[in-house]
Amino acid sequence: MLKITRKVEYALIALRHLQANKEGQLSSAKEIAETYGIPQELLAKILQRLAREYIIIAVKGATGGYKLATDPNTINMTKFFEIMEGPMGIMDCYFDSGCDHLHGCTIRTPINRINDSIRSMFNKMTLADITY
Amino acid sequence: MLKITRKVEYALIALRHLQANKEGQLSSAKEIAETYGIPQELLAKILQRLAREYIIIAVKGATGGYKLATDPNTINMTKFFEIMEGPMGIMDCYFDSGCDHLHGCTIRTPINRINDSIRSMFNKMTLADITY
DNA sequence: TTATATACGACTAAATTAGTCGTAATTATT
DNA sequence: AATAATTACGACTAATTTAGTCGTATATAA
Repeated sequence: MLKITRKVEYALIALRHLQANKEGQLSSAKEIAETYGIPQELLAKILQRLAREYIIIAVKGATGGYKLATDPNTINMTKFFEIMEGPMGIMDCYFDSGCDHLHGCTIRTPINRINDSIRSMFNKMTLADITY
Repeated sequence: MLKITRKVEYALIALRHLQANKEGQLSSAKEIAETYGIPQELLAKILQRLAREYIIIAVKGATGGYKLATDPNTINMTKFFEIMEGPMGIMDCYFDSGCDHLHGCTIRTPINRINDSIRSMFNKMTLADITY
């Protein structure tokens, strides 16, 4: 549990890179991938997803690239993780979707308790807390 | 990230079951597995590990089984997770062991910051918080 | 027209997690 | 003494998830 995935790792690296850019300056997927030794195609897909979710803005065309869309302070980590990895958590514990331990699950409440703790912790953190 | 594994899930279910037992009463792996519909061999291995780490006590032989070794209040969740899944976390982020993003990892500190938050959260929780 | 971008879905490869099996040792019961 | 039920444990296979690649389309500056 609690292992960060590369998707998240690469996203954080890229976001931090974009933050370091001057207002309006673009960075391409290729540039970022090469800088940090990340597989370019993979990073590209991650950036595309961040763009779809309005975390960053994509500019198409030959001199295109990406830049931050919003102040990182406005994006909390729960949202960020959910964008990257879908509904979060310890969370979609096997009891929610299609649990077949019906006969006597004594653990649902406890697990939800863990979930709530983590969720509220990440809700209080913004991307800025992480990437600055 | 943050998905609980079945190992942990099964361990929590088993521990909760043992907690409900009267002082000194034993439950076998088979009994617990059947009660909750858990694969018996898998649960057996989990219980064996908990026994090795002195979370529970194993009694061998025909009428053997397991019982709690200690007050669940004395076992914090960090320790529990580490017993079940090894060194914890977001944690053994790819930067620790054999990181090859040497050229400009801008993310180590941020990730450690997440780690510390989670770790300290789980350090404050005991097994009893979860399983009661 | 060309080169360099983003966009996106389908596919393959690698790693992790889940589960099974075989075999040994222990002990209460008969 | 034999049997049945148990813990102990390592090796193995199967399933799932994560990581990474590839092909193709579209946009745009030069």
